[in-house]
Amino acid sequence: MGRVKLQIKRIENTTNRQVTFSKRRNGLIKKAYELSVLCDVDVALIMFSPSGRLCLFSRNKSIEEILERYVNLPEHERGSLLKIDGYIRTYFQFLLKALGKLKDEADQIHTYQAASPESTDSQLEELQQEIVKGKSRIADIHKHETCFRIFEGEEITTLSQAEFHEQILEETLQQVRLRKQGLQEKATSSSSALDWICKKDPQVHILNFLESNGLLPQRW
Amino acid sequence: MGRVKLQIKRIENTTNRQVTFSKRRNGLIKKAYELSVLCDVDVALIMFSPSGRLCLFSRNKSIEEILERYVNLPEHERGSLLKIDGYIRTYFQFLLKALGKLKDEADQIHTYQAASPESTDSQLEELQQEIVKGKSRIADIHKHETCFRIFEGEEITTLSQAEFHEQILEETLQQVRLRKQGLQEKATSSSSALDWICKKDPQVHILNFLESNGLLPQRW
DNA sequence: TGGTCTATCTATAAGCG
DNA sequence: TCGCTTATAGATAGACC
Repeated sequence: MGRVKLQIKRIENTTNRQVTFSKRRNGLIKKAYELSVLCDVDVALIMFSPSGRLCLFSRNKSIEEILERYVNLPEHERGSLLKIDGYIRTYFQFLLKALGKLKDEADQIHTYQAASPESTDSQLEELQQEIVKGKSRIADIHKHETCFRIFEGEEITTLSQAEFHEQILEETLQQVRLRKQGLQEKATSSSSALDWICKKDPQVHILNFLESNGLLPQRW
Repeated sequence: MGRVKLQIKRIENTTNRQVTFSKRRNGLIKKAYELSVLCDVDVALIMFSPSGRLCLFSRNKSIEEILERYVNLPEHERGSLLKIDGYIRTYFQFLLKALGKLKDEADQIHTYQAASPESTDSQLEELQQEIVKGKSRIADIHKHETCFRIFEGEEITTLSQAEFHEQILEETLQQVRLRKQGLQEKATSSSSALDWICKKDPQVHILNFLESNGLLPQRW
């Protein structure tokens, strides 16, 4: 929307990038506002400007309330798969759709003119890279979710699933034992008390904090 | 944009509201995507559809990473446990502070007037319930994080940590084996093909989706 | 629910102050 | 870094399937 059609790729000129950010940020917030009013829904928008400044939007509720609703969803309402489900359904499907459209465009251009349209091709390539990145991120999330599910024994309903979990747990246990052995060998060779304190895991601080506030469930 | 200019106010017709949500949600995600690419910035978008479904957008980083960046802003860059740490430091302390305020208010009212102020009391109660919920959520997040860390053997740096992981893995493995045994016994006694399909884990749908889009990494 | 069509409204790129 | 203007690209309401 403007004098020229512009490629969706990083604007290299810094000033230009900042100006575009300001304009589009306002546009995005306006759209988010309209959506939240028209459809009477919660919308939270978190952005960081090119210079690292935080920009927020939320209506009716505070950002915290909406984040809370988000954070609460996975575990409490519909099971842990909601997160990745929602994620796939929005961003990834959007990407795939955009890719489809671009491919159509490219086809059309290739059909009607012999010259190769570099702009569309490079956009296509970038989008495909984006999708590859998206894939690995989704895989990460999925792995994360799987880790969690494996610890939730009650979710197992099929034999093959139980075997799958058993296998992964055995493999991981093996790895941990190897690591333990390595650490034991190291410990017997040479170590001072000071050494031990320094090497203490940073998470200990958090654990202490959690404990002192009664936040730790029985087992964890 | 459309045949008529429309007032920015809640659309009362339910069907219409849903349709508008679907359209504008896609538009908003597209805009957010363009902004994040053009200006090379982090953007996170969290929405709930009129029917309560979660819709997410983020590019490059996961929603969690961006939320993390948001939650951690006041603080400076620190270690890997930032998420839960930051979470506690902001949201939980916010809740506690609000509770303190409400308690003060309640005290004041109790001092200056004999009649029991139901409103403040009920607010107090709600907040306390909120805190209980917050506690369980924090515990959940922590558990989630711990599950993940346990699978990441390379993070283990102390012997006690290795033993802790080993213990949890052994316990979990034990549980999974018990479950497996139960399922095996059930399978040998009586079961139909229909039964098996019905009892299939709902996550199978997601797994199928992931698989069909080539999203599953080798092992997971 | 989810896609297509099209008239119309809206956002914004580029340019200037 | 802002505001303002204008030509143009893009979004979408309403309709129908």
